[in-house]
Parts: sequence; structure tokens; C-alpha cells
Amino acid sequence: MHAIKLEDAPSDSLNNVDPLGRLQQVKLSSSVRDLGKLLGFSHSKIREINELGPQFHHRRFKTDERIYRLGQSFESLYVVRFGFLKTVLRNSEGDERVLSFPMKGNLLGFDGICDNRYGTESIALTDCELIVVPFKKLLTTAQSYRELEQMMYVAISRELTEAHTGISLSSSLKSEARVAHFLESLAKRYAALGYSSKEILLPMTRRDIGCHLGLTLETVSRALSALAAAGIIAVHRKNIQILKPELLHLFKTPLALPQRNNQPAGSLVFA
Amino acid sequence: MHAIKLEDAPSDSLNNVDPLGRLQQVKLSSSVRDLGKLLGFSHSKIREINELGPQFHHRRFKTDERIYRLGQSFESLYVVRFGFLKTVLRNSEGDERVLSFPMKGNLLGFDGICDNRYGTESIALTDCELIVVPFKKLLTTAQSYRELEQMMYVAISRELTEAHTGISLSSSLKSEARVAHFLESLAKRYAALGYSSKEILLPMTRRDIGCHLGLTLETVSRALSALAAAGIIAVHRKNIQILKPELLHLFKTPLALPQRNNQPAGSLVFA
DNA sequence: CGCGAGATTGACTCGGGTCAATAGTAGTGG
DNA sequence: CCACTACTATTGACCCGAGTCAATCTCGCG
Repeated sequence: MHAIKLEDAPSDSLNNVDPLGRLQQVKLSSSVRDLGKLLGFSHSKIREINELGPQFHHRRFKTDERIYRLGQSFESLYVVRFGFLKTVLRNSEGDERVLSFPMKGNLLGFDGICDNRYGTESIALTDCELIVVPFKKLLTTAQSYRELEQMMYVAISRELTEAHTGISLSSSLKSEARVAHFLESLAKRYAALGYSSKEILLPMTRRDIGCHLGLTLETVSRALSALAAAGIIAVHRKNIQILKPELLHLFKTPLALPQRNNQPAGSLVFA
Repeated sequence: MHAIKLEDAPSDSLNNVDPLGRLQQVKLSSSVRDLGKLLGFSHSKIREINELGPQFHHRRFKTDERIYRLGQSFESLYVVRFGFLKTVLRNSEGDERVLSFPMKGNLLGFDGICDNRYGTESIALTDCELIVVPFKKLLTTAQSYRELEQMMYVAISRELTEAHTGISLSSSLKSEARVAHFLESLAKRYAALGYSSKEILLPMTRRDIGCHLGLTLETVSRALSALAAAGIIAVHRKNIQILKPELLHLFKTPLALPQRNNQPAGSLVFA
């Protein structure tokens, strides 16, 4: 039933795991080209980059560790090499909102750029490894490595725009549609990383999903159950099988049925 | 009753209005220093910038004109010199979401950076004037004007982060709290521009506000009425007077009342 | 003056929040 | 190894807030 191993090592061989399978606090490093690849830039763009040049350290974090805290002074951007995280926005009253669930290739910490301190908090959902990109180093070394700076900014723009789109557009949808949309986008991201897009292991709790979508954990649970009852997915705790991706996609639309009669409609249409 | 004149010229003297008060389609230009000031960077940072250097053209738009369309190929960033606009995100089904209401000093169009075409649409709510910053020019001239490029990126980060925060945090609040929060942040922005923060003229419709906050226009209207009934604001169409800013702020919190009894509570607490 | 877009207000309905009870799962320590 | 515990998830019952539909009002503009 285990969908995928979330801690699966990336394809290259930079890992360092001790005999018990535990992650060690070793520091390894990545070149600008490694970063470019990880961030998903095209090969042509990356080939222009000199292989020699600045190196960026890696850092490992255990489950539930904080990468940085709200208000902490901003020093570095992070690129995920493996593992899963969440970034959280807190308001003064303490209730929180999950902005994103970064995974391999995603960028963290850019919300600190504008006022030199992090405006969010980032927490490891699984053991994970991040590449540390000190912002000052980025600005100074980029004199010679201009490509890097521009790559980073393009990546920032992409991250923010995507997060924006995701959160914003779903807000007008019903709970089931939001959850369906969430699963779909997660599946796409998994697929892009080479994981299965049919068998998904959710690294986050229902509460986290709720905080991300603007729903309560109960509603998320009910929505998953409803999608399961409709035969579109199968749910067993954090293991999700996507049985009918095309119906999942249909579910996103606000059910543009005539719906003038007294039919119950709603979630039973697919039952 | 007119709160402020939205078309008020900025304090410097770069405007060009014909004898009838109409805006002319003249092109004027701004230096890097002008841009820096407009974007709100500190004087010390700006003083380092050579006054000579690249110049950026201005462009005027009439009410309801589109600055750029969704899908259009990305060429320029825009900085608002005066006037009010809205940026809109549309999904495939056509329903829209208002992401932001840019005004003087705000930046537009950065969502096009990541895939070279605009992912949003930007529409003038009033006549307005924008400074055009061609992205290619930014990248190439920035060899010598590195400050400019970095300023722009900091500004982008700030815009996106703020928009993010605004939309995200309000989603857990009740409608009245959302509207109160919206008014408060608008008042702050007005104040920062030197306008009155007590007498506000909303440049957008109730529908726009609703699309921004994830509410319907009726709910926005009701929320405004409720705030008015509580004596916190006075509403006359698009003219809003903020009578008790501190209560407006209190309203933001989810009303942490004991509320165990059968008191009606809700919007009448302040009546 | 009359038209139409925008705004307000009311009545009704229902989706999702809240509270609560239960069950499944993982981790801990004797 | 198993029992205890704490966390996570599921499901039900209830109720309130906001969406929907609709009528009316106001204002600006031709």
C-alpha cells in the first residue's frame, strides 16, 4: 500500500546516509549548474554556465525542524533537494495559513527579501535536504554569475505566481472541488519529479491541507470521503490512489449543471 | 463630500494636462532615481545612483483601458505614477479574481517574468499614468545600473508578498472582518501617499472588492452597512469616512468573545 | 428626462464551521 | 512484546453565515 518512499534519494549520487539509514549532518555542495537543473531551467540555458564557480552548501533537517522562523533575520534562500516542507504565514492572533508545500526543486525564503527578515516560517514535514543560497553571496558573486541571479529571480517569480494562482482561484470553489484541485496539482508535481501520479502519499496532515485551502480539517476529510464514495479516488489515511484523473479534473469546475429541479445533485452525480 | 481627487497629480511637475484638464498622450520619461523614489526606497540608497543614465517612458491610460491582457507576450514591467488600477486573474472557466488594486508606487506585470507571457490582466480604474520598464532593457542596462535591477526585484518580492499576505490571512475571517481589514489596508496605503486616511474614495466597485476578498458584491454591501450601523464608518456610495479607526482594527479579529449564552452578539456589539 | 449600471436590502437555502464521539496509528517505555 | 498514550482521521448532529434570487433605489450620463 505504500505509494512511494518520500525520502527517496534524488537520482544523482550526492547523498550520504549512514548504515542505519539515518541522515547525517554532512555538508555537501552544489554548483550553479546543479542549482539550475534543480530549479528546472532548460538545458540550453544551463550549458552556458561554467561548471566551475561558486559552490553552495547543503543542509539537512529532520521532520518537524524549522528551517527559519518568522521574524528571523533574512540571510539565505533555500532550494529543496529532497524531502517535503510547508511554509506558514501567521497573523498576530496566531492562527496560521499554509502558503505552500515545497518539494524537490522548489525555492524557500524569498519572502524575506523585501524587508530583510522572514515573513513566514518554514517547517520540514519529512527529513529533507536543502541547498543554502546566501543572499549576499548571490548579489556579489553574481557579478560574474549573472545567470544565477536571474535564474533565482525567475524562480521566485514563478513560485509566488503559482502559489498565488492556486490559492486565489480555488477560493470561489466548493470544498470538494478545492480538495480535488489540490490533489490534482499535487499529482502533477509528483509526476514532474518522476514519482507516480496515481499513488500519492500525502506528507501533510488534514489540518495542513485545510489551512492551505481555507477549510477545516473535518471538511477536508469529508471531501476526501466524498471523492472516494464517487469512485474517483481511494483513501487510506495518507495514502491516496487516484483512480479517475479525468473526473478529478471535472470536479474542479463548479458543476455547471442546469439544476433547476429538486434533484439533490452535488456529490452524488458520480456515485 | 468628495473625499479626495483621485486624479491628483503627483507632487513633482512632470505632468502634462491640456487646458480642458484632459490627459494628453504625451510621453515623458523618468530616471532610475525617479523610479527608486516612486518605489519607496530610502534616500541613502537612491543618492548613490547616478542621475544620468537610462530613461523610462511614461504611458497614459484612460479609465477601463487594459494595460496588458492575459496571455499577451511579456515585455515590460510598469510602475504606477498616478491613478488606480486592478489586476485580475482569470481561470479557464472565465470567473475572475482581483489580485490587487495597484496605485502610485506599485509595480505591475511581474507575473509575466516566469514564462514570458502575462498570467494576469491589468485594467485602469481611473485615468492613470505608468512608467514603462522594458524587461530586456532592465537586464541589459543593469550591467551598469545594477541598483535598478535589484530595486525592481525587491519591489517585486514586496508586492507579491503583500498581496499574498492580504489574501491569505483574510480567508479565515468573517465577511465583515475581511471588509474592515480591506478598508484598513487601503487607508494605510492612502496615508502613505499623503492622501487622507479618514476620507476615502473607493475607485473600485463592490463587485471588484468582492472578487478581491472572495465574497459576493451583496455581502460586501451588507458588511459596509453593518460597519456603518456600528458607527465605525460612514458610507455613501464610493465615499467612505472612517470614523473610528481603532474599532476598525478590532473588527479584524474573529471576535474573541466568550459568547456562550444566547446573546445575539455579532455586529451589534458596537452599536 | 429616462435609461442603465451600481448599490442596497430582504427572504430563503444550504454548505461548511463547530462540537463531540469514536476509531485507527505510531511512538514510548516498562 | 505489549500496554499506554497522544496524535490523526473519520463521521454524525446541529446551526450560522454567506450565496442566491429578486425587488427597489440612487446616481450619472446621454
